[in-house]
Amino acid sequence: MSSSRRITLKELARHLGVSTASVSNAFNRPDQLSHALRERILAEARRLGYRGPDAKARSLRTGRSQIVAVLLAESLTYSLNDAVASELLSGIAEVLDAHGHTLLLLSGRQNAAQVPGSSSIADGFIAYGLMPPSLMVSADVPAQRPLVAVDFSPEGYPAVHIDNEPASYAIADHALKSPPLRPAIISLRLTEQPCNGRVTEAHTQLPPEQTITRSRLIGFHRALAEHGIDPAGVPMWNIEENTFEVCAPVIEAILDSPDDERPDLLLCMSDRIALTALTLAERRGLRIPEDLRITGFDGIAEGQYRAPRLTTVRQDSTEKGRIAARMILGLTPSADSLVATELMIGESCP
Amino acid sequence: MSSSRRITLKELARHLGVSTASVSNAFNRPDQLSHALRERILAEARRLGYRGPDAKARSLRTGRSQIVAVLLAESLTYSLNDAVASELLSGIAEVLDAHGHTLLLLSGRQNAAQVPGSSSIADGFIAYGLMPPSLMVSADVPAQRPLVAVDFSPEGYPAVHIDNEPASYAIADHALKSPPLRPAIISLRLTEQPCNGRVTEAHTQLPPEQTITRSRLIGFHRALAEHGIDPAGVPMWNIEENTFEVCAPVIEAILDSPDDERPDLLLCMSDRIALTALTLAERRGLRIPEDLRITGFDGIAEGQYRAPRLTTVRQDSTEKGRIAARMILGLTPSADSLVATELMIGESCP
DNA sequence: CTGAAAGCGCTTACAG
DNA sequence: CTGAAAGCGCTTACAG
Repeated sequence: MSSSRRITLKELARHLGVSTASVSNAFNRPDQLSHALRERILAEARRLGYRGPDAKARSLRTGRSQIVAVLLAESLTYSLNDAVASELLSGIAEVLDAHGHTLLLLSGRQNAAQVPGSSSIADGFIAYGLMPPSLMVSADVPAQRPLVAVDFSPEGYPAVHIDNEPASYAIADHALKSPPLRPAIISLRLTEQPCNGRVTEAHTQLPPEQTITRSRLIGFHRALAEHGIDPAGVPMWNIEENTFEVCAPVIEAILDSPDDERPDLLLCMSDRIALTALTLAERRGLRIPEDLRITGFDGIAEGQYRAPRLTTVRQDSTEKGRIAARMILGLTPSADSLVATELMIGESCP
Repeated sequence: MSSSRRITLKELARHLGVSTASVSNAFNRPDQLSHALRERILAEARRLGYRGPDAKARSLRTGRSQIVAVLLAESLTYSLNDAVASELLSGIAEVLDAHGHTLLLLSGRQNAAQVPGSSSIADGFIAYGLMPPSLMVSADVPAQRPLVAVDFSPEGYPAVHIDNEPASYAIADHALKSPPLRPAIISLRLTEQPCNGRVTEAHTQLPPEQTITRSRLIGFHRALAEHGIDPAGVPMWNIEENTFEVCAPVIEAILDSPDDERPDLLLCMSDRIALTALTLAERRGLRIPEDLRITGFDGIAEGQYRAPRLTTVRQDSTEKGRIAARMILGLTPSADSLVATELMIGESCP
């Protein structure tokens, strides 16, 4: 009735002359009270504009919020605009939604403005991307809460992965069946020091435990060696952020090489990198695949809904998200999980 | 110390022989206690593994959760994979993150499994897309909570919009400067009855209050009329979901027309539709723009990072998100807001 | 089937 | 600068 404040369960109970327990049960456990009483309560609630028990109070009382937090290593802005992260989130959301849970988005690099984390509200956590180990232990993830990692393996937690090394081997092996004159690799955040450009001996590469792209490199190198090409002689460029804006200048520089020095095969560690190369090569009038063959990694829609289609490794990020979400909800036993990938051959590298 | 349960503020206070108020202040209001006591409290907290006040309890006590919910008309799966919705979310996230708030994702079509909404946990709501009015009033949005709408205008709430009609007029006007032989329109969810295909007189079109695409159609028609083309004679196809999968068959059917019946100008109501047309036309060997000119609407990155670039209207969805978020946080007075658009001329319709 | 009572873990005037 | 106490709005054994 009061238009200024929300009515509470207690007030509603008083109005009706019943106990708060009955009102609570009317909303939460229909079997705990007579049908008639329940109808009376619900009708009065409607009349007074009571929308049901307050979620804040309930979550305190029960200890459960029906909220699962996704902790993203990258900024929310990047993650939401990245096709792979979006797919993952969509797989997570699909499962949560079907089970009455909702999704809270948290940035790993928590802003300083953040008051003592609202993250302790979540029932469980899904962490995505490579997290600095320090963050994992920090205030972001309360102890005693379930956590599932995706694409990295923090000590003591279950992780969802793909087979990066064999998948990379497979696509490189495919590409190398037509021997290239000048193969090259474009890697993603592989060096200890940030590097947008050519990787030299001065750079230290991150170990496989710290980045999935190192495993991809190992797969590429294995295929190269098997095809009689010395991996040490294959030039590599690195990119720090998987966006067109960051990729473009590095790739322009590569394509600027004279015709007899320009790579004729680019093994890229992501579709974003490969698609940027494709676009920029097309703008220069290079013929794909005659002048330049390009492979990606991820299998995002954008690479398939175009001509020429991208040759790539499809990873089912949506499924990774579903698996992680099922573990967090306890629908599946929590254990390390490996999701299969699939080689997809498009016209960019037939 | 106990490894089985999280320690509470009260227990920590007892350990230290201080009041709970001092512990609370140590975390929340450093100026309310001496530096020495604060340090002692924080040190002991660290030692005992206390990560700071529990968010559930704090939100109940203070009435604020630092959580803002985004209520999406479409499914979470669709929204997360749609470039326009993702941009909006990213603008929202950017502002929330900078102000210590987090983002809760809610699907408008709340799943039936949902226990009495966890939505009442949010401090405020941003609703995106066209919501059935019934949903707006329903349990999803508790009364007395701030709400900002984006791309639709529920009675009594501030809304963030773009100038759909003039923007559509502008792009059609540009396209019509080279007179087409057979212009056509592909609209997005414009009919009362779901329709993936040709729109006929049997279909009822939604009114402009109920869909932004009706305003886009009005803009197209105004331009057509001004260029001496009777809008009634321009064929229109409609698409229900803005995805490649749903667009493709409709567009295939259009492109299947004999050469002298196939449209030579497609005015599309979204970039997704236009890009699907572009891809499918290219696959058939049609020359763009010589055989077919195509325009989009939205200005998503995918349309610009390709060759030919898409001629389109750029709407700054990120900025729409930022504005809505600022209103919800009270950083900006809540009032209707109109975000400017920009005509972008690419090679798909020079 | 129904109700009285305790307590989830905090924050915040308020008094000292 | 510090502490005792009330209460945010619920749910849940438990007793009747």
